[in-house]
Amino acid sequence: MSDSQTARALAPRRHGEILRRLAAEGTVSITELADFFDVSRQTIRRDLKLLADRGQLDLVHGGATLFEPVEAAFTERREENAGAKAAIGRAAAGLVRDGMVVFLDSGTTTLAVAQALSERKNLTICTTSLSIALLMCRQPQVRVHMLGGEIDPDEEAAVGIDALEAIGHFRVDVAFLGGGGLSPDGEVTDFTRSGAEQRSRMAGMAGKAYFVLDSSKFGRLTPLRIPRFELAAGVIVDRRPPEAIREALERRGPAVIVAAS
Amino acid sequence: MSDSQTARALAPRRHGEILRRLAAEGTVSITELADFFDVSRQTIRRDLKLLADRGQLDLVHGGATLFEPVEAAFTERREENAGAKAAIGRAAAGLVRDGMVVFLDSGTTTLAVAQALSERKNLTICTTSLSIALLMCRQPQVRVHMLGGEIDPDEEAAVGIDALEAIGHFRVDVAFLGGGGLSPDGEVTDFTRSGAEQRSRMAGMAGKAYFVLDSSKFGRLTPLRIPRFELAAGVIVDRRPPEAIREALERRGPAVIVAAS
DNA sequence: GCCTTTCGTCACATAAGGCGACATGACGTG
DNA sequence: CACGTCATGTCGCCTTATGTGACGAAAGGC
Repeated sequence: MSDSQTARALAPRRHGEILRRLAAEGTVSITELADFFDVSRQTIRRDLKLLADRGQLDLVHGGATLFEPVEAAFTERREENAGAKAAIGRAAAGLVRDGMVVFLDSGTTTLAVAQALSERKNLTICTTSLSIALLMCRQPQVRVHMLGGEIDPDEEAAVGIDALEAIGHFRVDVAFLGGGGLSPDGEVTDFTRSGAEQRSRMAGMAGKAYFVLDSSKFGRLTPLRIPRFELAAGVIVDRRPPEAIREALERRGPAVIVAAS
Repeated sequence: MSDSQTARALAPRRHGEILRRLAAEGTVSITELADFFDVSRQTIRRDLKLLADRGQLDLVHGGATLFEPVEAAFTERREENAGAKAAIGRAAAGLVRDGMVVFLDSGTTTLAVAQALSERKNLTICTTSLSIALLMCRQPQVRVHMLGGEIDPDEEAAVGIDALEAIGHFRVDVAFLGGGGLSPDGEVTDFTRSGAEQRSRMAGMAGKAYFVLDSSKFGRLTPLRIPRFELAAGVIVDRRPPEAIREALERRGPAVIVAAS
């Protein structure tokens, strides 16, 4: 410490101010803060490290940003595990025949299914996902039904009562559904109540329903069971799941289909 | 938004601003961004590359556009008469207050209205257009309701009985409707029966309804009258229409609003 | 068609930031 | 007062981010 005269802000005071600024601006810069508090950048760095360890912000080069708890907006998720999803998409498309009515759930994996369907003729696609609807309506020889409703910005898809009701109008040959996780005891689970309900309904209603889940979902625990998911014909994955999960799953009913990559 | 004068903006701050602009404008240019942030083009290029790898945008020569599978065909059509449509969009947005419920019809002109609405807070958007739904659901503080139904591939929007029915559920403050043409005797006309019916219904139902028509529609004859279009509060255009048309139109009821370019 | 301009890419240089190690001074405790 | 602890500052080294210039490729004008 060089100047013992001037009252320097105590650490907790700095932390409060840092968080306040962060909330206001969205980002803070180490240089600015060091300048403002008249301390060394190393000190600020230590402050930020501490706050980051508490989960109150995210470190970036030169400063920090608001912590975004696994916000993983749709567009960011798209690339994750792209190869696996494409493989699942091809396997799923192999279950679809020309002329079928296909329901596609929202999600990046089902988007991969949609992309893999481009060679099928005379399909009717029924979906809650804006991206899938837009993609498929540009294909020749495909009819698209968009299930309406309130749009969930994270999913970029219709949810809620309207979508739930609209599902009932359709006779669907095959449905491809997403899911939040595949629990260790072989259940497909979801993040939200409404999502689980929607998927449950589809699983029961379609001639055949398949869940499409990439391997990052294995063993992941999300809060909601999808009721009656056992009615699904199968679960399409990109890798063989752990034996325990596979057995538990097949014991409940659905077949496990491993996509060839 | 523009505190980038003193210290150089942190990379994440740039990224956020880039995405914000992209959502608002549809495209961004490297030169503009480099200028705005006061960094070299190479840096912007690296930013865009990074965002593109995350799937958040698409690189094009000289800049970037909204992510592809979703926006492709639209960006081409959007160019037609783009300046005029943007002007109409601004004029239309001027009629919208924070907190309103806004119906947006399908079409490129109404898409321009959607883009111009980005500064309004707490809106509820209700639309049949896939692109508009996708665009608006990425805006903060906007609720989006997608009216479901069969998708018309030309419009990339829901049409048909489901959409027609869904319209009935909403209480709408203001509606912006497209149209196929503005006939010499001052009628707004349409291409298809179902389109005309849908627009007619909206014109009658919204608190205030406006048709948005760029000047290329003046005097154009399309086959179907839009019934009860006279209930609309106004017609927003980018240029003063020929006197005969203007008079005929105002005699029927709707005001003619010429957007300032 | 050719030409000019703009843009993208690469390689490399430089600046800015991150991190560990250690020194210093404040403070409390025995 | 000696000691330990804690917060901070300083230094050096390495990593990351950014700038620069050369060159080939693409877009646009004539």
